[in-house]
Amino acid sequence: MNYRIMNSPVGELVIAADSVALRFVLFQTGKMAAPAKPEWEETNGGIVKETVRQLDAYFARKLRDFDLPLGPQGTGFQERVWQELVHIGYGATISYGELAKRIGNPAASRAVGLANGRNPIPIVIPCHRVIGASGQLTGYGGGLPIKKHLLALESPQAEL
Amino acid sequence: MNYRIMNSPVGELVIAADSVALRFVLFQTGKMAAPAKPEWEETNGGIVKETVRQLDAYFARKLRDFDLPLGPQGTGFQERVWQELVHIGYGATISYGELAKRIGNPAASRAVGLANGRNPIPIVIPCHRVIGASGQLTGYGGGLPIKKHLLALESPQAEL
DNA sequence: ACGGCTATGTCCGAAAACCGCTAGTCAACC
DNA sequence: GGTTGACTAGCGGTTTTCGGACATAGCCGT
Repeated sequence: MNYRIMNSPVGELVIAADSVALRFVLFQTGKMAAPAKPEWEETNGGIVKETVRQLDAYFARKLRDFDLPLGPQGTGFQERVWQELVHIGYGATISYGELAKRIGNPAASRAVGLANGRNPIPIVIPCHRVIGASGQLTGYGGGLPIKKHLLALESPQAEL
Repeated sequence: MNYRIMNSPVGELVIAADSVALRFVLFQTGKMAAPAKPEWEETNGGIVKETVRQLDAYFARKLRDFDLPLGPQGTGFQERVWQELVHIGYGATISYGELAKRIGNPAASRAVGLANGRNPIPIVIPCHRVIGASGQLTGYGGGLPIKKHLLALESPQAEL
């Protein structure tokens, strides 16, 4: 597993990948904050490098859709949820219940919230585009301010 | 991980090792029966080959002490137990309580039984040489008949 | 002798708690 | 009478916790 630390408008990010796919994007703030694991090796090539490039472009509003090999690992349910997240378009938002419907388990909205919170590749897998049915931003691993910032970034007319 | 299936007086055995050490000896009978895992590769060289050679000699009563790199993997407690097992001499038997004493935890005789039962390398790591304090053969992963057979094999005057 | 108690480490199953939810109810307001 | 807000009871997957079961043995009382 290789990784690199990058700076971004939402704070430092740790980008980690192996030779097959992108595996983690880690915030250094909020309750999900996690450092790179000691056994990982620092790198500046391959998938990590490409991810950093696309993230920079994304934050500069020059890129709307990521094109990267994604390899998140979780339970069957979680992977189904994450898979579905990828299909939410740039700037769009849906509710947890709506997402639950889309994966064919309409009653699992709460479980969707959980799975959402364990997304190992935030930003690239856009878990920030899922909000409460009432339109409220209910939670985010890196902290609500970051969720708000990302949604503003994707909103055409909003200032940063 | 490489493996090979061999025949023996106690039934088929699966011998598995990697480039570092012997990892498993699996019975095909009894409640611990387990097949080789699909991802393992069949081989007839290296540590596996040498193990088969020594086991054949052991069953022919031509070898009393194995000389192989052993790499059993378990919890700290379990590995301490298995380590101690190796020091029980050919043909000797001790009780679970005695073994517990030897690893410095005299009250853990029962836990020793458990750890004993999870020995991934039976025969080579001689868990069959541990018996009840009253002299009874109380249990064995491959089935009690095999335990009995092994002890008879190691007994100088016994028939097979 | 025999039966009941206890201590010991690990695994496994069941049960409960935890939540980044939501639809429904009810009361308090303009 | 809508509209809003607080409160409630269900919902479902994961994680955590807890209680047994065991390849035992010694101690203590009958």
